[in-house]
Amino acid sequence: MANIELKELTKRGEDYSQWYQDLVVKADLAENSAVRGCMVIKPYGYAIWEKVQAQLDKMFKETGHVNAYFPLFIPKSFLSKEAEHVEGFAKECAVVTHHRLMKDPNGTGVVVDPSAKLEEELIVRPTSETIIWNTYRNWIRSYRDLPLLINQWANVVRWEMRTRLFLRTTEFLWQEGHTAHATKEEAEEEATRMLNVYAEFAEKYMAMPVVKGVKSANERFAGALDTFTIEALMQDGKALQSGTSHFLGQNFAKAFDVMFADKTGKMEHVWATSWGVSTRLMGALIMSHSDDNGLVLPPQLAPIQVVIVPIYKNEDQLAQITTKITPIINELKSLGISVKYDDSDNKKPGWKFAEYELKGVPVRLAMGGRDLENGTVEVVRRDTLCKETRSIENISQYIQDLLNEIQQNIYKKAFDYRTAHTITVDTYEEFKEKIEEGGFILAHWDGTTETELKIKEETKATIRCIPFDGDKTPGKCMVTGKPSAQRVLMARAY
RNA sequence: CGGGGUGUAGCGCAGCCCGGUUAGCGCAUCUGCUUUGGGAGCAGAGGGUCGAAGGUUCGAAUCCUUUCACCCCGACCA
Repeated sequence: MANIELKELTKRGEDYSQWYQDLVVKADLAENSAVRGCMVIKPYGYAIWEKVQAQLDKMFKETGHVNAYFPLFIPKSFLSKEAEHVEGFAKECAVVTHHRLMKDPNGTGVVVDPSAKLEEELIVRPTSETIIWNTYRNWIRSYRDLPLLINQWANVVRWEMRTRLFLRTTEFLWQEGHTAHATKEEAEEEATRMLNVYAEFAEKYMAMPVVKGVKSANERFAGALDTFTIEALMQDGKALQSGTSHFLGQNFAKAFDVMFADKTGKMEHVWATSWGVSTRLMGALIMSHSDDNGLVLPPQLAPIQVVIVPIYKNEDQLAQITTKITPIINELKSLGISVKYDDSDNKKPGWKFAEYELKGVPVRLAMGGRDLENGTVEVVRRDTLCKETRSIENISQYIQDLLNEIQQNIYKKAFDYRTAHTITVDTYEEFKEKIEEGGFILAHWDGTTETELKIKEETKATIRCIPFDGDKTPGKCMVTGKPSAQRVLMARAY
């Protein structure tokens, strides 16, 4: 049958990168747009993103944050106020130079009207620290105005050389938190708190284990004193930075002259953090769990948690099945489970089975003539593809439990994969050999940027982070033999 | 920015080297009948500025020139 090939995925083992791209497109998550490097997020993909947003937003609010919105455009002069910051982003900024088009005097199209040149160019935000800190200057007067805990959901633009759907696009969606504090300690606590929020979200909702840690100086955010990160391991053995939280010190307060009067009336610069996760999380989600049959979604983030497929020979039988299944649908919904009953008659059951597997729906129920006679339903779980036929007695409760089990199982699978692909090495020779196999490598490093760059140059591996948890035994750098305070996490990364 | 590739129906492609009826195939769509427990079958129908602009020619999807766009692999980055 020719159309079997229609949605056939490239196998992970054959070409992981191609598998990923196929999956994103065929599962209807996103597609490339007419604009270079920019994607269209399709309704199914966006529905997942909305679930990500909803949960994170809830967690931000529970930790005391409120949402606001700042402009898309940043005056060029703002960006240059913090030296390291502009250094870090200058090469990838989209710049608005004019505000009007006109009919092409020599042709049929439109051209930029040269008389509409802007006095000062506007930068399409690559991140909003500068415009936000320029605004905070007017909002902060006294210690009573602090802490200021604001988040925004927005799009940003970074003109990257090479893009990949969700993992790196020219425009992407994200949230960026920007907080202001009276003391260094408070700001550091905030940065850590938000990193923990990200880690909790990744592990509990995305079912994706992460390593929390601090970035090396070389990998730090432009303008930060410290960058904290959560690092995840994808199924091809590459690391993916999945969220970052920055302790910005007083850099931006000084650059934008944001001061407050403390309790004694003394003027001080405020302390800052910023933190963000992006639609890149979608890429992380896809690559953490999915298989050669398609997407595998954690129940917590699946737009459709249960799909029900009736198998019928005629209208009458469909009506009987619908009658039988309706109370179950209602029960599931009352348990807060999202259900889709697919009784469309233009696709056969087999087609639907394959389609919902491709889309990663965690649980599928099928009911046909046999089930009608026996009072049963077929239950298939997406993570293991195991099938069983069960009585419809208490089926709703069973499914609710099953969803929880799937959530835990895919976390465990990802966790076990990571454990199996995290190794410790002590010599640079061994490191060079093992890095070819992918995975996380824990090794000693002397703490210098020179050594880090040498490793990157020679092996394409980077220091993902200096982990917070785990073995803190000192040792000797695998490259230089100099003292090392603890092992660092290394990998090739996206 | 370097290397490679692709633009032909909604999607996926063939045709191009070697110019020549009305540009073809699969999927999808629409109609009808039969089907429905793992991507249905038969019959019929609709759907094209062949990426764009110039040129060569009696004649261009095909040859030449220019150009635009997108994708993939690197270097840079979340």
